[in-house]
Amino acid sequence: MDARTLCLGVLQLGDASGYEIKKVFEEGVLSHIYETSFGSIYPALNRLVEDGLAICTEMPQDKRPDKKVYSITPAGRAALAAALQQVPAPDRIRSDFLFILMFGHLVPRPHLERLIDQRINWYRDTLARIDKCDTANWSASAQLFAGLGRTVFTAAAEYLEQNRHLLEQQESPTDRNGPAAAVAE
Amino acid sequence: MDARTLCLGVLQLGDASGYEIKKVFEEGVLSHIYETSFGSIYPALNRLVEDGLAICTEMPQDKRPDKKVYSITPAGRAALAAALQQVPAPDRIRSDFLFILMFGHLVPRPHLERLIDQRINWYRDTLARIDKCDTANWSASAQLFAGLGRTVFTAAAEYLEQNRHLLEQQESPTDRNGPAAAVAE
DNA sequence: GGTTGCATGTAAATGGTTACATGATTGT
DNA sequence: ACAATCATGTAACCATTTACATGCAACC
Repeated sequence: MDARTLCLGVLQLGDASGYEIKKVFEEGVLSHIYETSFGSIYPALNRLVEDGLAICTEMPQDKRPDKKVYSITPAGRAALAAALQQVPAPDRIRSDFLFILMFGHLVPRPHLERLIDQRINWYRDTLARIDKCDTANWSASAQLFAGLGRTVFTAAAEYLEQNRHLLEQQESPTDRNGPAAAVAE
Repeated sequence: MDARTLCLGVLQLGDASGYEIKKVFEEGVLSHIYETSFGSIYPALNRLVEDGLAICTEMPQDKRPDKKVYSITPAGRAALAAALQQVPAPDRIRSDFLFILMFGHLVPRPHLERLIDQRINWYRDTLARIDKCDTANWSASAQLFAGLGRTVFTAAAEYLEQNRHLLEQQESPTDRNGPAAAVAE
C-alpha cells in the first residue's frame, strides 16, 4: 500500500485536504497503523488527480493559502477496491522501543523505566484516540478493526503495568563493572 | 535504528553470519518487530567491520562460499549501548491487513474471511516462534519483551476468533449495486 | 515575543527492497 | 526433476523522510 492508496482510503471516508489527511494518520482512525508525512501526501494527491482518481477543489481562504479539498472519483473508488483485493504485504513493523527492551540489560534501569512509562502512556493515548472515533455508523469490518486495536493496546498496556516489576531484580549496566560483557559470552 | 544497529544487536546475542542474522529477523526472536533483507544486512555488516564495531572470521566451507562469521567488538558493544540510549523513534507500523479491514466493506466477504483466517494463523505462527525461544536464561527485560509479544499476539488472535462473526451482518460489495457509494456521502 | 496550528509545496538525501548473479546440497 | 536451504553479494530502483521555503492567526 503506497501513499496514493492510503490517501484514497481516507478520501473514501470523506473529502479532505492534504493537511487533514495527515491528521487522520496522526491523530485519527489510522494513526496506529500507518504514518505519513507531507512529503509523501502532497505528491500522492497530485498523482491521484493526474490519474483521475481524485478531483481537487480549491477553496480560497482569506489570508491563507488556498485550501485544496480532494474528493475521490468513481475511478478512484474502483482503484481503491482493486488495491484492497491485492494480497496484503505482511505487516512491516519497526519498533525501536521493543528492540531496546530486548536489550534492556544494556541500558541504565532508570532510563528503561522512563521508556516504559512513556510507552504505557502512548498505549493509553492511542486507546483514547481510538475511543474518540464515533464508530457507531461504521461498517462491521471497520468496527472489527477498531475493536482489534482496542484489544491489542489494552492488553499491551496492562501487561506492562502488571509485569514491569520483573525488572526489579535486574542489574543495571552502571551497577557493575564489565557491563555488556557479562551478558554475552 | 538502522540496519547496522539491528545487526549489532543480534551479534550481541552471539556470533553470526549474515545469513543467520537474517533468520533471526525472519523466524527468530526479533521476527515480529523488524524485517530486513540481505540487501540491507550485508552492506551493514561490511560497514560494521570498516568501523571496527565487528570483526569477521571467514570459515572456509567445502563446496560453499566461505561462511563469514561476525563477532561484535568492545567498540561495537559501546556503540550498541549508545544507540539503545537514544530516544526511540515512534513505532513505524504499516499494516496492509488492518487497512483492508478498515475498508472491509469494499471487499467481497469471502476474501475478507480468508484474510482473517490467514491473519489468525499468522498470529499463531508468531506465537509459536516466540515460544520456541528458550527465554530461561534471558535478562528480565528480554523476558518482558517476550511476554509482551506473547500477550499482544494472543489477545489479537483471540479477539479475531471471538468477534469475526460480527461480519456476518455485513453486506458484501458484490451483493448489491451501488457498492462503495452507499458508505461515503 | 514565542509557540502552536493552519496550509501548501519541493528537493535532496536516506535507506531499504527487489532483482539479479552464482552455485552446491539435500530432500521430495 | 524440482524446490528448498545454505551462502554471499551488488546495483538499480523506489519510496519516504527530512529539511527547506513561506506566511498568517491565535494563544500564552
